[in-house]
Amino acid sequence: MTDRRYHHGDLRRALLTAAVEAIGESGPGGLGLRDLARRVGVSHAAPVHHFRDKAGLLTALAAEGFELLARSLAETRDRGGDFIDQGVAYVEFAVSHKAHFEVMFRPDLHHADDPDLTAARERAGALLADGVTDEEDPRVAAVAAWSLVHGFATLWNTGALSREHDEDPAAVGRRVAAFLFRRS
Amino acid sequence: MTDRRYHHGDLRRALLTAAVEAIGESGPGGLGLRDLARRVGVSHAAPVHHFRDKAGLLTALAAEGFELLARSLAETRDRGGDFIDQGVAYVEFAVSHKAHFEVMFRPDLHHADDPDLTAARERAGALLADGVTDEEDPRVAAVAAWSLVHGFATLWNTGALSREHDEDPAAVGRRVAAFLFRRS
DNA sequence: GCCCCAAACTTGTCAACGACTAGATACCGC
DNA sequence: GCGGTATCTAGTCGTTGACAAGTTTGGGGC
Repeated sequence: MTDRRYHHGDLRRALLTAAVEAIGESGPGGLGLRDLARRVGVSHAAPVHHFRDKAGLLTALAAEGFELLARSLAETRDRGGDFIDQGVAYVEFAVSHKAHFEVMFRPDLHHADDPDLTAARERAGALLADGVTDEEDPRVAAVAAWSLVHGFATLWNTGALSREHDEDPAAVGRRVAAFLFRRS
Repeated sequence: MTDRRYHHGDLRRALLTAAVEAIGESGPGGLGLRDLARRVGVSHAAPVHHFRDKAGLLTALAAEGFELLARSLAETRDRGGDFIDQGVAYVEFAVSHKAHFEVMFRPDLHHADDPDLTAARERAGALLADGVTDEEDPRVAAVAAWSLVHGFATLWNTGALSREHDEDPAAVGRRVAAFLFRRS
């Protein structure tokens, strides 16, 4: 705390990580720019200079989230993973990056038309669609697959079904994802 | 507007419907107790008397939402609908009651352990689980089915996939739900 | 028919927030 | 080592949620 210099060094980065922490504690609604500034140890108006406003901060956070998701999906693909693995990667991302994931799909919280954000979102979306290879109806299959993993991740994160299944979310997610493409 | 008496008559009901309207305009984050009071034409502290605080109001709204959902699911069941119809009913509810649906699955916005809320939630949950009849693995099937329709509804409402499919959400939802229980 | 009490609502206030403005400070290219 | 600019601070405004205390109203007991 003694190294309180005028120039922080990388305030933008510090604010983003502090935001992740704060959201993890009290949700994106409880997030405050002033509280954030206090955590990092700067004045209450410092965040405004890096992100135009509160929504700007969350926009950056959402973009970073899609970035991370895309990276994770690309990794699984390069590792030779099939659709199920992609779905598990999606769920694992959502669970281990709750704050990012929550903000990513909340258009009312961020500037949804931000160029950086839309670019990152489309990148992740393309990877996601590529992961699904269904011969019959590829379009419906892609939407179904995305809906399934997204729904599972959301329900898990909100605590809607954790009471019955308090095992490893990735393991349960795998069984659920496999259910979609079973053959009987 | 001339009938501005001291006792409103049914302020609680009026506040809830006003809240639905306000959330529909600017999301649950943009909702304000004072703004709500202004819409209904009462003092800024009147809402506090009916719902303890902002979260209390949203708790009541969420409970009402689960109530409505349960009613809709029960109706489809009594009409002899199968799982697909139940899924469509779920999606239709989510789309036509955006405000309710949004608050229902946001534990950070309401008092999640409220007795009225949990009762309504469990009622809806039971109906939902009953709708799925799978001989192989009923538990996984139930979670998969719920995840699928919930994910689809969420993604649709947030505008994540409406660009490709701007048809009737119920119709698309039906195709997606049918995909889960196809036999090839 | 009246009185009184509890429920419903109002007015006033406080700390905290987001956004804005103007000013102070320090890094960096020249 | 100088100037310009990005970075950050300090101060302020309107608005919010929550709380406290007072006022009005309807209705049940007599």
